Amino acid sequence: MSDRNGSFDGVHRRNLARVLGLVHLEGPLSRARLTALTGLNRSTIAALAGELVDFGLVEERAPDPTNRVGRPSPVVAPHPALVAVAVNPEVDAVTLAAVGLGGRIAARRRIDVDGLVSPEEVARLTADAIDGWRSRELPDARFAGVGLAVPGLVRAADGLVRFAPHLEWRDAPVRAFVEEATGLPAAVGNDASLGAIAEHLFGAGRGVDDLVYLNGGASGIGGGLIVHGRPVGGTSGYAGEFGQNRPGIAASVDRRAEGGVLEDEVSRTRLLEAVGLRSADEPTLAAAIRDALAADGERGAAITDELDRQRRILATALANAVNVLNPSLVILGGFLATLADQEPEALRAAVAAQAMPAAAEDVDLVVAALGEDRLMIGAAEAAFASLLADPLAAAHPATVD
Amino acid sequence: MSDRNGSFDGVHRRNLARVLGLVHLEGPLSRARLTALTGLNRSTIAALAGELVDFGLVEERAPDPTNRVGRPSPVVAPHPALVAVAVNPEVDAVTLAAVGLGGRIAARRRIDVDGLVSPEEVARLTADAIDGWRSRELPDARFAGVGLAVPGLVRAADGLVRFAPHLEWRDAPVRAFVEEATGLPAAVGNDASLGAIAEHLFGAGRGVDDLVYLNGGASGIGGGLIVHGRPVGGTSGYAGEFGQNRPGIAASVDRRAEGGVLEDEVSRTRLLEAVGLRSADEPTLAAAIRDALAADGERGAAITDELDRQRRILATALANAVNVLNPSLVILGGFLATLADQEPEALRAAVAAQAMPAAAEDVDLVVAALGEDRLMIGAAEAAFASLLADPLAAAHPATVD
DNA sequence: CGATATTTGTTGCGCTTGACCCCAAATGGT
DNA sequence: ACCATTTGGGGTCAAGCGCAACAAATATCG
Repeated sequence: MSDRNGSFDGVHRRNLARVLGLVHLEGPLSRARLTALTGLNRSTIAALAGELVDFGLVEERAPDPTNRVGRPSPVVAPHPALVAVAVNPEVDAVTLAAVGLGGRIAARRRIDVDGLVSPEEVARLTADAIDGWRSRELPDARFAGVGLAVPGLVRAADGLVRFAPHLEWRDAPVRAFVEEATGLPAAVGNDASLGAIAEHLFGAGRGVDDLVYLNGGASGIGGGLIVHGRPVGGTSGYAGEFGQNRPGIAASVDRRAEGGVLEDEVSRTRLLEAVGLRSADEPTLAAAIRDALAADGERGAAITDELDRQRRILATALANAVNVLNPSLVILGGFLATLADQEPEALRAAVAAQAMPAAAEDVDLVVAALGEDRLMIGAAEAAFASLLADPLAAAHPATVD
Repeated sequence: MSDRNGSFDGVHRRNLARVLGLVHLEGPLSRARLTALTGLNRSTIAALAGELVDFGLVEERAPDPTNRVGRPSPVVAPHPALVAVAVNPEVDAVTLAAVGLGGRIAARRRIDVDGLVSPEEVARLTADAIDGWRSRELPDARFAGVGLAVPGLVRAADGLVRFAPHLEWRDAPVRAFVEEATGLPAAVGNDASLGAIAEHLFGAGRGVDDLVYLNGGASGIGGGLIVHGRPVGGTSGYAGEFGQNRPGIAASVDRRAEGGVLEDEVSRTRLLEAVGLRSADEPTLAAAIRDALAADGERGAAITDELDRQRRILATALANAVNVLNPSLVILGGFLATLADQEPEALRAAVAAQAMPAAAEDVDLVVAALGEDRLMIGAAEAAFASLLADPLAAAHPATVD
């Protein structure tokens, strides 16, 4: 009844996905607004919403009090019990969250680890977290799937982690481990790529169809692209590795690492060194930079020089990306946001000076908006992806009759 | 009757477009093959094909003699009378062609010009060419539209040529001029972007969904991207300007232009200088390079050095693109193909050495396949685009009843 | 406080489209 | 010459969405 290869039933599937997607991206919407946004008929929206309610994917609430004439329209909202599990294994901790549709964080836990976690441990920790949530914080939750944001190269075809240098994972079938341990479908993605998706859907890049996202982390510089409103994976899913690029360095005195790549030159470690810290989280580093800049004399000059140097090189890398992709937005996260925030206009001007004028006119440069939730939301998005693409297939995996 | 916003009629439109697109891309196909390729029902294919015949977009021929049992299936082929006009204004000449569906060149003419052509002259030459074809070579032709491949920045929104440095056009409304002069709908695109589309659909990139195309011309280095099987324009359509990038130059002795961009370093002019020519077409340059390499002594060493130098810099630029986009194919055209053909393995190795290993594994590096027809086919594709996207709307622009 | 206007949910009907079924046509093999 | 196989053609069927009429709920006006 539900699986028909014909393109007819495809209309229905697409419309279901469209309604669910709108509720997911825009938040709770009245049926009236859904008719306006989709262009579908009122009766069609009613039928689609009813179907999604039957599947347990959304719920219909009493109308919001609107101070306008006319019959109020029921509000279609993501079902609060439906969540995805987001997992981000890092060198010092594994962060997990239960994320509802619309990017709502329902629960979160951070598990500090001694030494490096293995893929098997991540699977176990994920299963434990789900058990904990099931029995305590979220007794009614229905878990749609697991999404993992991994700091490394992830092969899109099968979710294999080809290489995660800091975790020291190599060809790790973490997806299979997690699916085995939890009994849920799992999706694996590169952390920066998933961050780009999160910023695109819920952050600084909302509604922008062509953007470049660059994130500066302790491990280096990763990124993600959105083209035609869709995340770019490339053939195998490795796209977005800006950190491994070799941008032009106009003044050779700016070069620190001979034969090095972007993330050797524009690096968090070098910023930490310049302010005399050994390690710090992002707010601490930003504060330390502010303090150092305020200090007169040699200390202030040293950090100013280093910030300027890194900005010059980053600007060339960004200009290259702007020339090739002509995006309307560049989003900077992590320490790159700190770098940009110190002298936003200087960075914009440096990019504009090195990019084609026409492309430079189009592009805006902003810092990321989502903060620490970014990876959780991005990972959840990966977990929800199949459901959002085809709610009917996901709700009725194989209806016999 | 024909315009209904409902998603129902959308199925029909999509199916029509799918069938026409298949015949366009794959060449003449039997109805039986169309059913297999689309997954649609035989009766549906029959109806769709009949409709396209009625619109004059395709024709049905007697079945090809197939040495197989069973009733033979009529062949659906692009209608031979349906052509688009491709126009490529350049500094020395304006090249025009009448191109049928499937990339067939029905007629071609090259008009040498003294001095630079203006947009108005291009419009007039186009109208003249159409008149000539109508009255002589192609009396039965139906012209679907005009596509212009312009060596410059073209704003996608309205086809305005923002800046074409070698033609000395600035904010030239050439699309409007051509539409006025010919009475046909016109589309304008950047030459390299259209070349990328042509290579993707009919050349070295057939069936490849993620590719990077770089073309080396007299005016510099342009390019185009295909992502998710679709050409990437960016916000305004300026995407693909690799020539304006600043790639890393590992050895500072390799730098020729201080503060220069890729096309200042990797340049046709420098190759011509190295072989002692003032100007030459591509085969002549390639032959001159071969001769020079064969020569012993200083002359051979000089050209070897210059080729190696340009290849080193090009390799860095390609590696940057490979890191960011993880394409499965890089296509080189123009003098970049000549550069690659001299030492293909050296270039591949240099790219692989500078790109991420995982992304380098995925990518293949080839030279363009279409030669001088590339821009004509790409421009025709732009002219056919609206027809291919929605044959129904294009065939019945505004059916009153 | 009641009547009216406005907006929207609900229900039944009709249109369009593509799938399915059965028969006819064309071809190769026996 | 006959049969198996493949495919086109026409009629019928089911499904999905739009449309129109009616009902319900709310704000505004008198």
